[in-house]
Amino acid sequence: MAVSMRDVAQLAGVSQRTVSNVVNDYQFVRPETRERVQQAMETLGYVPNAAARSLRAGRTGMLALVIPNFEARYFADLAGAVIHEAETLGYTVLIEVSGASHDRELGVLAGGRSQLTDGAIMSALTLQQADEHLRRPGYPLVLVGDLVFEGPVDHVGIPNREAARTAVEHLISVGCRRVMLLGTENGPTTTSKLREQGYRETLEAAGLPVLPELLLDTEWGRQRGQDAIERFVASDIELPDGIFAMNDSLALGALRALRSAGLRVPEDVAVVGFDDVEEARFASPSLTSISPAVEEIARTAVRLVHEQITGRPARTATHVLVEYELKVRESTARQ
Amino acid sequence: MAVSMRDVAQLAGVSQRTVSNVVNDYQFVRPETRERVQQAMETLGYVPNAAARSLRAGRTGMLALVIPNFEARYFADLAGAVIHEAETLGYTVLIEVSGASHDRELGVLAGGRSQLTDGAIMSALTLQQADEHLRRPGYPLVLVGDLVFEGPVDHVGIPNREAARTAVEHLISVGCRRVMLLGTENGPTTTSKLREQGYRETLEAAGLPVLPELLLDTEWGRQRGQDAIERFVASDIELPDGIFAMNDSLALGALRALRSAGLRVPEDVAVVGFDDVEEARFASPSLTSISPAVEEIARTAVRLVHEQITGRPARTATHVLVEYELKVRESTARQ
DNA sequence: ATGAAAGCGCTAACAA
DNA sequence: TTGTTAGCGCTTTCAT
Repeated sequence: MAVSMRDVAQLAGVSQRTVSNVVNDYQFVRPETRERVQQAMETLGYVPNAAARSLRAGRTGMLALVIPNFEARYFADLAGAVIHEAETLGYTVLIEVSGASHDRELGVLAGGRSQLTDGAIMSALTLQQADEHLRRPGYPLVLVGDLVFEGPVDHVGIPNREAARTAVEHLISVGCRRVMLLGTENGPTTTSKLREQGYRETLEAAGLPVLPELLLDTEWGRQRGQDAIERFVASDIELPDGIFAMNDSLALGALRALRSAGLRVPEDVAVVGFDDVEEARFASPSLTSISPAVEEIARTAVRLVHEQITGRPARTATHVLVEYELKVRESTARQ
Repeated sequence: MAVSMRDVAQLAGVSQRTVSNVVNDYQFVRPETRERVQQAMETLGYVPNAAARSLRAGRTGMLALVIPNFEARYFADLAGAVIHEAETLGYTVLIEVSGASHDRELGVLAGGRSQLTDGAIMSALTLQQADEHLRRPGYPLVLVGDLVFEGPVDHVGIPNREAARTAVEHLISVGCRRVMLLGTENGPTTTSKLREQGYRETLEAAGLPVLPELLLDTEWGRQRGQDAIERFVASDIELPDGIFAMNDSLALGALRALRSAGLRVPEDVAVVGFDDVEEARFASPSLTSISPAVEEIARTAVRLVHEQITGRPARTATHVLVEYELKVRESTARQ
């Protein structure tokens, strides 16, 4: 068995209480006593037992972050930012990868394995309104990305519709008249729905038709994007002169397919992505993309869980939409 | 206060022991009793308290993973793989980002905040032999990547020297005679030293001179790689006909710099990277790279901590070097 | 198949 | 300023 406070107290000839005081930097401990206790801790190699402390204090100092996967660079970025922000408030982050599985997302909701966390930040993909009652009562939760519950949940997201509108307006402004939407129908998420709405609205506002053959269903992966565009090019449908991809992976895949088909970007086809992952800057041509301020999303989310953890429980739900920005790069630089 | 086992026991009219049995799927519980207890748990919304369980059991079911950062895609990949592997053994992973700071790496060694973990997997960058005595005794630790301690520590890495040799041999085999090494002197790590050794050995074995002007010092970032090559091209030193970059970020940066300088890859300069991150496959030209089998590294590391956690403490240290593979792609496809 | 009860290591209320 | 002590919620040994 590891050495406990009792052992230290015994060796130092003080009470457990005093040891606790020293460990927790309690003000009123006589320097000589403190010295003696520290000496004893050193000798014994004492390390406080966090489980016991948590049990007693009712807090663990840990936050759960639930993301669908690690492959999409966006989630790795989000994780990095959340870890960084959490640290400034003294939390450690425990990451759970849901694999976009409904069961596993439910598991978190119900308090599953992350039992050791004081709260969770969750990027849910498959949760439904109907799942809300499974939410463990009193367990601080912040949703990031899609807003899957109508009920009172803190949420931080980005204005998907507006952002999509900005992207498509940009394509039109550089002369595109036949704009493709790449990545519709990606599972049961509302994200794609919102972005599609933005796309439709913009075309309509510009007096352009929404052509069903330019709405390409694909999962949001790079290879998928590449495949979809390759198939499209091989078909005899007239090519688009602009592509709005639902995320950067799709866009980067598209870039590659277009190039290998001998099409020039942006001269023949202009491309806009979404997420502004690091690679977008370095791709060639570099990719115009919607940049969603991951740091701010992380900061806000962490702040919100922290408020729930420390604050009065009966707070009303907060919804935050963070800024976004269109980064114009080579993939749309024409005229 | 949350509902505890006692409450459930009371409502179900059984003892705490029985509730515990139900929760832990103990075999010998009468179906009707089990039913009644589950009913009570449902009604009360009972959730087991993990802190108490950990305190009692002496294990938390969590592993710490310490990585220098999240920006380098390699570490994100590693994290993903570790999380996946850990899960199969029932662990949850807590990620700590050290920022390559010596203090923070020491903190982990000493048992710092990750007190709640049963063991740690660590990709240490700044640890020194001298730090070893700070290691918390009995705390399971596996080093990944560089081997920083001489002492008895489990370690899983890749044969850096051999891999570097393979890379440079490949460059020579496609006709390179003036091979640059990009990314020497990257902090106090032994990784770069080993790869440099491999580089030198190979040149010598091929009867080629090791030219100091072809050893480029840079940090291992993309922008850094790009800048370094741009500077080199702008200088009046004769250009290399092959580049071995210490990692893919550097290589991808180099690719970009070469292209904007009007040089063709692989015709004018062939390029090999290290790590085989996803992007290497999708870059254009796609990047030849050393692929270090991250999954296997992760699997091995997790297996080793697990053995330490469950096994007899006096096991001797294990050192594992996992396989690597040279993925030949467009960036060296000449002849 | 189930009950009673002893702690795991720590914090904090109460005393002194 | 420090000592004493009651639990936090759970697992598990010993009974029954």
